[in-house]
Amino acid sequence: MAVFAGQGDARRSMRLLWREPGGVAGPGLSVDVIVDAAIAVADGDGMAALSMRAVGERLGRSAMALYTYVPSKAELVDLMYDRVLGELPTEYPLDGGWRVALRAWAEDARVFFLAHPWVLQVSQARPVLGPNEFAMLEALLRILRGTGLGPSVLRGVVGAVVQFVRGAAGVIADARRAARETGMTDEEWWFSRSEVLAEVAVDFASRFPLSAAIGAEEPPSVPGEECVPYLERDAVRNFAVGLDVLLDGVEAAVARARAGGS
Amino acid sequence: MAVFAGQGDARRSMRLLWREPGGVAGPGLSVDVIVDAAIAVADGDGMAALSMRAVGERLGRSAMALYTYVPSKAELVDLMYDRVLGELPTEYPLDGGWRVALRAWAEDARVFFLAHPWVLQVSQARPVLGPNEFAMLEALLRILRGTGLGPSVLRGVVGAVVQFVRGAAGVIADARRAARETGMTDEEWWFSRSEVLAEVAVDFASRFPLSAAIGAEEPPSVPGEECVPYLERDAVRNFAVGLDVLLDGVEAAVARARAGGS
DNA sequence: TTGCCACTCCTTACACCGTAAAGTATCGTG
DNA sequence: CACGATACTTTACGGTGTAAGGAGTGGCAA
Repeated sequence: MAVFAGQGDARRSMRLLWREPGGVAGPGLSVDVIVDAAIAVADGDGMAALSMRAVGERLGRSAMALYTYVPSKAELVDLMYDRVLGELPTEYPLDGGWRVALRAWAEDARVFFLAHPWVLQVSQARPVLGPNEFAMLEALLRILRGTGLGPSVLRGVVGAVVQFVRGAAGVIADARRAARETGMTDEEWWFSRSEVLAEVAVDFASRFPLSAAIGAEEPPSVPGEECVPYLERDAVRNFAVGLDVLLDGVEAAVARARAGGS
Repeated sequence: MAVFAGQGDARRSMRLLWREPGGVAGPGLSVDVIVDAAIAVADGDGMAALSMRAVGERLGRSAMALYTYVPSKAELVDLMYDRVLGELPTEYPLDGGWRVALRAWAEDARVFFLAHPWVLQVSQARPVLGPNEFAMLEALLRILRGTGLGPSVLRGVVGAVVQFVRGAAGVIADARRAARETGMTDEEWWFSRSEVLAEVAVDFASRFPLSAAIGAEEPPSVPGEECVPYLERDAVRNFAVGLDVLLDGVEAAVARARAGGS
């Protein structure tokens, strides 16, 4: 049986991921409190502010103290990722059909990603393979189980929904981060930029007529959303519309699967 | 007319973005050669390796020499982003209908993102607002112009397609980056991880039955793709399937728009 | 010719990062 | 009481973006 480079590290990190949480809470550090502190740092100040020194400081220790419990920053991020994924609901009633449940999942996931935007910056390939990542996949598969979709289409659908939700949430998360880092609201930013744009690109409307038209087209505002920042409001609307489109596509695939074979 | 913080910087960077390319090619540096060198660094060694020192070194200058031409690293990345977006095709014949054209666009975009994976790490919110970014949007809008979709749905569709392609390409790009950085092929990685997983999570199949089933289900291989790495092959298949599902959804929206109003 | 200024580009420096290496204090056990 | 393990610290190295200031060069007015 071949042994590959890094397998020893793989075993250590997988053990950390699948370890029973809790244990005796003593005066010293533990993996749990370190992961919690790291999540608090990332939630509060963003992934860019997540440093070993910052986590250590929050715990009243030096940065190097963490290395007694966690092999490296990369493994710490993996642990943070899987731990926080545990906040996602996993049970969705299918009384209203898969479409209602899938929409609810997407909405929950969007809210979750916005509560922990740093999660979107954790690499997708070479997944962490922790228990809560599988719990999330399992929830999606339970929702789609009754549709009769074959494994191949099922994978494609799950991937498309996850990509879409991650991407749409990422836009909103980026907008919020930008607002915080620049101290400039979306409105201020957009206003000043479009003023400069009109000045710098004088032939804009003729070079990009369709973009200019769709940019100018202001959709009627929905009651209650006036207070949401400009770009974020647009992004939330786009999320709802795009999700509907995507679900229509899933519905077509389901109908096809029920009519014929896979 | 209110003046917001950073507007002066905004004017400078917009001027850089929309400036006519070229100019006299002298012995000294220029914005163009700096942006080209930076793109070469990012293409070759990834976004993480893009440092002002690395770009300067490639040009035989110090890092600080770049600051004569470019205000900061952030602006440089914006310039790289818009410059490289110019590689995307913008004309898609509509002879075969919008669906064929949109599929072609998605395929081109996927290839483009894989050629320049660092583009996926450029923030989406607060867009760069450069000419080539608008050219890309314009190309998408031209493809979808004849569908009769209203502006709101149009925005949602464009967003959903872009998010999907970015997300799917991102998974593949991450997989390649991981393979390069760890020196471990996808097969090696997956084999060793799943071995450890079976050992660490003994009740895996009973805790996550659907995930276990879909993981075990091996789809029939398509001729010619045997040489593609494991995870990447899966990702490409998922891309094709997911794109079809998404396009089915767009088709439903188009049919609805043609039948009734909005 | 001389003096000056603008333009390029350089060196130095600072505060931050992840983490390797080595030192110290405390404690359970032989 | 000695010893080794454990928990934690300090120090250090090579990396980052970029502010500050200096050096060399060329054009131009006096």
